[in-house]
Amino acid sequence: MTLRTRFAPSPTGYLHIGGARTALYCWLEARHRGGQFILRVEDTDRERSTDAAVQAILDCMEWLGLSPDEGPIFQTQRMDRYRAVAQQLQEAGKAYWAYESKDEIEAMRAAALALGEKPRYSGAYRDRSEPYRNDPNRVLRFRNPRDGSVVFDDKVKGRIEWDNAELDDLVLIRSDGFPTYNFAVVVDDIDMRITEVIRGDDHVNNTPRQINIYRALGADIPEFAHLPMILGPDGQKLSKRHGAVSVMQYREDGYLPHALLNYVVRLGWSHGDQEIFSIEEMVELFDIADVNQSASRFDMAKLGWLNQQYLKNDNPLEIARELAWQLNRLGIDPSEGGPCPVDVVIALRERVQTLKEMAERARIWYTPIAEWDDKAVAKHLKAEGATDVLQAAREKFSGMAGWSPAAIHAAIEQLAAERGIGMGKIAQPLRVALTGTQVSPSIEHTVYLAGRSLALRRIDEAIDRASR
RNA sequence: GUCCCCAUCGUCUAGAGGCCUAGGACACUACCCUUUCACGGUGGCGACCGGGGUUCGAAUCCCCGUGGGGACGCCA
Repeated sequence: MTLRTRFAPSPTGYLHIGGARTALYCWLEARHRGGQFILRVEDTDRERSTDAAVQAILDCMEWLGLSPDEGPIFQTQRMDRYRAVAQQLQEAGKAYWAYESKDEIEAMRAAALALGEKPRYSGAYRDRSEPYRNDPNRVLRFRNPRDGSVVFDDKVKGRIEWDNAELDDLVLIRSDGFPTYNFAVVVDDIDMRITEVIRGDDHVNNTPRQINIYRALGADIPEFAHLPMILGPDGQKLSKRHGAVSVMQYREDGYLPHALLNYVVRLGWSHGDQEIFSIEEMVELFDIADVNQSASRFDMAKLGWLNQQYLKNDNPLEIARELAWQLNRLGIDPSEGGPCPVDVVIALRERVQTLKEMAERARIWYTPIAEWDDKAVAKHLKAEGATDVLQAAREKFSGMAGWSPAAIHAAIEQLAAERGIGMGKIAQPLRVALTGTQVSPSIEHTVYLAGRSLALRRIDEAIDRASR
């Protein structure tokens, strides 16, 4: 039997970081064992599901490179199937119709809580065997076993045992005719021949209920692997107040998909001391059985470090494409002039952690200097002999044969030698002249990226500014 | 409240009874490199939640406590 995993998000919001890790683990487990990965959209909650959310999830999956072998399959297109299975269960006496109103159920919950008990459905209709009535309150409930217990060996949590006495008769079909999550999941996982259910550990207590439904249906029970939660930096559930939670937000903030995947794969899983994993290595080394049992916290600083590792080591041509996307967001079109994005990547990749920062710092080569750092001007432009040096550098640059970082570096070195001064005495005034600040890439790249004519013009302007 | 799960540096983690004076990474920090900012290099700081067992020996196994998380819907 081939291994089949599935990722089953509900389109009630964006794909968040925890969902991305679940999807990755499902994908890796399938890849690692030569199985299949299925994407299923759990959209039975018509109130909250939206088409925009479906699209957002699909976009995220694609951006992350987690393409499914099958799907997306939509639950709302399988309604007939759920109703048929429900009927089968009802006819076999494994489910029954109940007619309490929502208010009555709510009152039962409140009463149980007041007594300090776990709120559970009373089972009032369980043994009445009343004929079906077309009552607007009617729901189909599962006849959960009352004795014994459910035991399963979770691939990450180990053996979990659940007393049936803790469970009640859950709703299978709601009064609006739609299946509930616990029911639809089981029917789908059976029909889609899922062999390994990998999901967040907020689902562990649904598992015994679901296993009982599998049994009632006489179906094979898949293996389960419940992943520990990813919490915010403060140890609380990840939420909007922790900043970026949507996967797409990370793209906008300038992170590479591979970096995000690498960060998230290490949250709850490791392979010795290794920190950096290519996708191929992840596939080769990942094993769901090696996943941790405890929750972890999200740490932006480490994500930033990882992102820079990929910025530094991945092919600059590929990174340049993402940079162009970021530049566009700033209203800059690199095809209309200014330096080639690949050159920008090479000059800046060791100095920033995100593509967003890179684009912001690259601005100075595409648009006029918007702001001058007064301290920098005072310290380097108005310094003794600075304009003189700038003038000399200008002459070197305008007289040079080629225009490359190496040639520019050689010219500056030569100037330093001629004047018997340190590189800093030339580099700093130049840096301020070209960027308006004293922070930029190496001086030869800073000059090179400007291009000859812009470099000469800015030196002229700076000399003018220094005398003011 | 009831049930379930979890517990190693601030954070992510290594650790399957002796290899542990507890290893790595991020962060922090000192120095080196250096034309700025960075990158990089070499060091430093820093943890087995508490208490009982079991054992010649426990971070590792068991129990209790404490702390944290999750679930208890006609949401998923």
